Amino acid sequence: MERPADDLTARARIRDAAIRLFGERGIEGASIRDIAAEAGVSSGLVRHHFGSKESLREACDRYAKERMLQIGAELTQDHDLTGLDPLALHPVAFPLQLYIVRSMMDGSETATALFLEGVDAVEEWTTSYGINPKDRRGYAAALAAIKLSVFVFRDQVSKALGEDITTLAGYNRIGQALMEVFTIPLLTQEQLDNMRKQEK
Amino acid sequence: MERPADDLTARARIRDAAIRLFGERGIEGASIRDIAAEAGVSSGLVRHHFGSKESLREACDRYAKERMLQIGAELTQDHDLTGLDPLALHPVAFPLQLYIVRSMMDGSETATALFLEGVDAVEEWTTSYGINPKDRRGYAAALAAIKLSVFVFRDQVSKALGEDITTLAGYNRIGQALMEVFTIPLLTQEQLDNMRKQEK
DNA sequence: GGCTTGACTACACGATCGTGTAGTAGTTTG
DNA sequence: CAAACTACTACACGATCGTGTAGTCAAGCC
Repeated sequence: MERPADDLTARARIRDAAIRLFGERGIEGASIRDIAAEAGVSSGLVRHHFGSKESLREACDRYAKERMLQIGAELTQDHDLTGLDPLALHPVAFPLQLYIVRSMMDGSETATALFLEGVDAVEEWTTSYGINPKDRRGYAAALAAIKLSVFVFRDQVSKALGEDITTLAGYNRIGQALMEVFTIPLLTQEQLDNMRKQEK
Repeated sequence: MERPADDLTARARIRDAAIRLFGERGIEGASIRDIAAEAGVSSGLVRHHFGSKESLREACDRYAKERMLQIGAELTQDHDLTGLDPLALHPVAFPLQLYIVRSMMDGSETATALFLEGVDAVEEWTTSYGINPKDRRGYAAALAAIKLSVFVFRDQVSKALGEDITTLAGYNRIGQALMEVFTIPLLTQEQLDNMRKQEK
């Protein structure tokens, strides 16, 4: 259950506000004062608890990563990794995911580490599922990037579909479409081998 | 052939510098003064030519879109749309692509329009290639997002592979891996139908 | 010749940024 | 009870932001 904002400590409210605003506007786009106002505290308190903007960002990185793994662990029951991550629509995970992607694009090491762990997970999954690509690591990296792509371009995809994909209906639709991408082979193995030869 | 920076008009140099810095640091992260310095002119000249930062951004949007379509048209000869866009490695297109993705994430309408045109192109391509997904539009939107995903997460993918994918060798590797994603069916049509039923 | 026009620079403006300092209220500790 | 500590606010700082103003300089036109 989600607790109302009043039940959280000021420190937690600042951190949550920072993750939300950083995720929505980017790191440069969200000021300490914006974050303080969003959390309902003075800007000085942000500094008191986190020291500097960069430290606040690192704290957000750590928390987002930890919380994300935690939520992910809670719903691994029917996690088959082929399609969209069900995490993406989770009401708590959504702003976290948004923040992490922004943080990745700004070159955060913690966020990048989370991506690498995702690649590891996909790699293990291919083995246990008996999928044997020529380049297992490359395959896993491509799949990991693909899993994030629909989330990153959710506004653009929503516009293309005329349907908000952050709602359950829209999410199911793009999820199904993504499944089809993984179902319909666009190339035969033979074609792929021919392309490989050409590049040699 | 690429002309040296001195041959370009100051206006063009400012625009190119803006696209480069906006793309690398984000819109908020690049100041007028940074852009002016990068272009080797005074900050006042940026204002003289473009009026305001927002206008400069719109000019960059228009130019990047136009130039991108132009470059794309030049190398459509072996354009099969299944894999990575060969545009991504083009020395001129690379900073443009970077800028457009940033601009998309900041909600630019011009950049989003470019995405929608990409979806249209993929949609037409599926028809002419005899690919008939249940949800053609959704399928095309997913493919369009996927095509951008490896580019967006190029730093993370490079790190996962231990190889820079913006070099020719690394690009070929991730390109091949992406091909494999489109070649190996992760689900059978039957499995997909079953999943569809479950969500009803 | 004078006069306009456009490219360009120098500089100052108010706002906002991250940060620093000082201080208050409440609780804990000895 | 006093001292110490913690959570918190108010306010001022220098820097940097986008923008505004005034002016220089060269080219083109009458």
